[in-house]
Amino acid sequence: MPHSRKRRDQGKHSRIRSDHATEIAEDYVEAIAEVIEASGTCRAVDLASRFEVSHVTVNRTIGRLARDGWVETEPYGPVVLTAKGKQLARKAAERHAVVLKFLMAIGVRESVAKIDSEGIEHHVSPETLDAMRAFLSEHAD
Amino acid sequence: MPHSRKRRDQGKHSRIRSDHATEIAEDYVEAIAEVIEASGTCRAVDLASRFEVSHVTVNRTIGRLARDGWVETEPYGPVVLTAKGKQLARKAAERHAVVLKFLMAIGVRESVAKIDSEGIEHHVSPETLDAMRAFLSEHAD
DNA sequence: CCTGGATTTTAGCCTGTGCTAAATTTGTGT
DNA sequence: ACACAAATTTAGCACAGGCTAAAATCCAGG
Repeated sequence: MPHSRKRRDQGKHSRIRSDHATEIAEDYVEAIAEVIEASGTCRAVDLASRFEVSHVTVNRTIGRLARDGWVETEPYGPVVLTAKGKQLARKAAERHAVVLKFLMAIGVRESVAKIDSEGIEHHVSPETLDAMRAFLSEHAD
Repeated sequence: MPHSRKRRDQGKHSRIRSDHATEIAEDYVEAIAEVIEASGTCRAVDLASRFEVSHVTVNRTIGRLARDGWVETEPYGPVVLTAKGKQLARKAAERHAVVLKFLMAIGVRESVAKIDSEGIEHHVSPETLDAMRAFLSEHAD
């Protein structure tokens, strides 16, 4: 989508496009980490039901994530996170948690805050995240 | 992207997909309204430079917006908003303004808040927007 | 009026992200 | 050991949204 901030890349794919790819990567690695945490391994079907998309779509997305170095997988095998993938998952989960807590702190109901935080988290810069953290520690009553 | 909330549509395009289309519609109608406000009319090139995408891409996006009833345009003519488009533009601009002011109110620098608010605005539910408004009126010092 | 620059349209290409249907593989239970 | 169910892969389709290059159109200045 537009709202690009960064200038247009010389090559094939603009920054805009790869912004979006990063969002998907974050959503997936975060989910993968949670599924592994909860059940030991993560299979494509787990992600398909989580995201409510077809397992075929998940399969191809996982292929792209593997291509980009976020996950590793073998044919018919489960999905595991690379070191880089684990790091992104941690970062995404932490940011997600801060945004969720922050929204609730300003009075948004949990059910709504959960939904909104999922959309918002990808667009929160480090500086804004710090501002949210600061707010939370000030209002830690 | 995933994080869909709504269930998978039976038909061709999932809700996920149309979420994304709505974001683009919001970005475009908001920009179109601003350009018209500033210079009287809005042409494809104006949007191309604003979004830093090619004019060809803008052209086709405008076609989709026209198809969906947000704008009207004639061959080689400028882009105008429909009533529905104007309404969306107003709503988007107002929401954008609230998010921007809110981020600055919690201590984010304006330059950063401008960028983040553009990404965040599309994911702010009415309830969260109300919470932001409430915060702003409380801290109106 | 007519030519040249700006703009828009057309044609054609690519990747991403959604789907269904069908083929393949895996692994479990009797 | 084998058959069956579950899972994955393959094949094939659609549309959105990026791009460039080239054709068409529009409009102003000379």
